[in-house]
Amino acid sequence: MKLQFFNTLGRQKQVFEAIAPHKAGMYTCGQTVYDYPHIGNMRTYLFEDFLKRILMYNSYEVTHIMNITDVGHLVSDADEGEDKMEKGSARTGKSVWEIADYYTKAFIDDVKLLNIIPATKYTKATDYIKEQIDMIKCLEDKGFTYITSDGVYFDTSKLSDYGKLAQIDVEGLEEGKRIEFSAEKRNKTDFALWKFSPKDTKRQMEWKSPWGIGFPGWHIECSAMSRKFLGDTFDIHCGGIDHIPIHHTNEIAQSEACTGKPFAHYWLHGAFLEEDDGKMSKSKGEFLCLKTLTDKGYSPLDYRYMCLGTHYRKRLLFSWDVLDSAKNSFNRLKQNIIRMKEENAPGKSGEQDRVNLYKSDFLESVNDDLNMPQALAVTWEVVRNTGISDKNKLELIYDFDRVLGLELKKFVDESRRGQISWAEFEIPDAPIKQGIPSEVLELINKRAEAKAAKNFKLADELRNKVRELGYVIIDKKGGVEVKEIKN
RNA sequence: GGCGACGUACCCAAGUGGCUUAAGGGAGAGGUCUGCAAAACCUUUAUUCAUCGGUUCGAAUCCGAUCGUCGCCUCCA
Repeated sequence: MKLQFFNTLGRQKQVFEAIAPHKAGMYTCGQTVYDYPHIGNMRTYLFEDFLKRILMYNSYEVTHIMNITDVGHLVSDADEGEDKMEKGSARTGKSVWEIADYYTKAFIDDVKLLNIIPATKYTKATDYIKEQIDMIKCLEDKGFTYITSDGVYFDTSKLSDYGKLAQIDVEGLEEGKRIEFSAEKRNKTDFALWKFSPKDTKRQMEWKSPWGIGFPGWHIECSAMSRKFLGDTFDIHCGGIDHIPIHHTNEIAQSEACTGKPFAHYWLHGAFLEEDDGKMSKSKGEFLCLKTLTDKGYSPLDYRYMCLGTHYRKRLLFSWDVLDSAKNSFNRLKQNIIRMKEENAPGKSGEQDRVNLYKSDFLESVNDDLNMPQALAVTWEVVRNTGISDKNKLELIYDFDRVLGLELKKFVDESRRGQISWAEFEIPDAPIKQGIPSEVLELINKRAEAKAAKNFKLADELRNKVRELGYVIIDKKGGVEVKEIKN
């Protein structure tokens, strides 16, 4: 099946056609680094990772740019409220720059833990102030801006198709419903491109510009940085669903007004992770971080697996039950892989048709707008299918894992190590290199006799002796398995 | 007030007109194996898709109404 995505622009599934053959340019809205990312944030980055891996699985070379918003923006257009960066600074006593560095690092740590392929480049907003100013100049030259007492604004009435992404009914918007109305704005949808620093206070982050000292508006960084690294028009732009009406709508307005060309061809948006009381949000104070999960004994990949279980365009209600369910299922998948690796029955002839069928089932699932739950179901069908050999199963599963990203090829078998508690030693992965020494073999046989005679005390003693000699005995159905302990 | 999304078994969840009298996973139950624990494996779990009505030869899938849940219209994934 051809690769297709649900495009927010037009609200329908479309076959993906890249601008350049076999290449895909992708821009994803990243983190505002004033606090730790919560697992809801990470859900979106996981969805984008699935997308990127699917592109790669389809042999696209992906250039992925993700912004790091390290500049604070005011809470509202009316120049009131607090700047999140400055607020974080006041809270911790660190400078805004230190805050940004610290939380950027925290974000990158989570990315790694979740086995998310890093972006080709992470672009920090403060590194590209010049590009942002240049773009505002471009808009000014073309007559899309006006200046008020507190900044430079974009006049949305100059753009005939403003709001096409969100299908906004401008008339129906009720500005001032939730925030103060800014009297100087010409249209309710107008937004700031550049904000002036308050006259009486000095901001930690501020820059000179043709319009006065200040800082960039909320949306210009994405337009400027995506243009610098991906060009005027690029393939895919992603973000959270909340960005559709404001942030992405305004990005499109700025970029298309400036370049006169279409901005991004495909817009994909991830739905929220929610809690019982609705959307997970930092402003509520308490929120779940990846560390909250790992502190409770879950692995980051348990969470990744959990996110694979629900389609990215559907909201997901977080609960510990759901995470437990994911963890159990993921463990079982790994146990199955261990078993397959151990038994590793060779492939039989005539299996290839079935193998190819599964492969195309998987491809069809992921290519159909990232149907990861379906892809996971195909993976399980492979695991359960008795018609193909372990060798072929493993090959298939490892291939699928290029998209799933669960590290199925190299995970450490933590679960089993913990479970065979009476053994008190690690079960080595490697098979025995040279034959088992006759001495050990003899003890193993004696133990088997003891077991048969139900003399378990003696059996356990013999097992310990074998252990001292460097071998592990594992009871299996129909006999024992012996492994060499690595030193 | 405007815009948008969703409601499938005990839980999560795919399916969006006939291939499906509904995938897959978790949990539960029963079983296999076992000296014991765990794991693993097997079997089992919705005549039904929020409710009601309509369209159709045929609907979980389309239309309408009702009920319920949620998001956006401030920054936010």
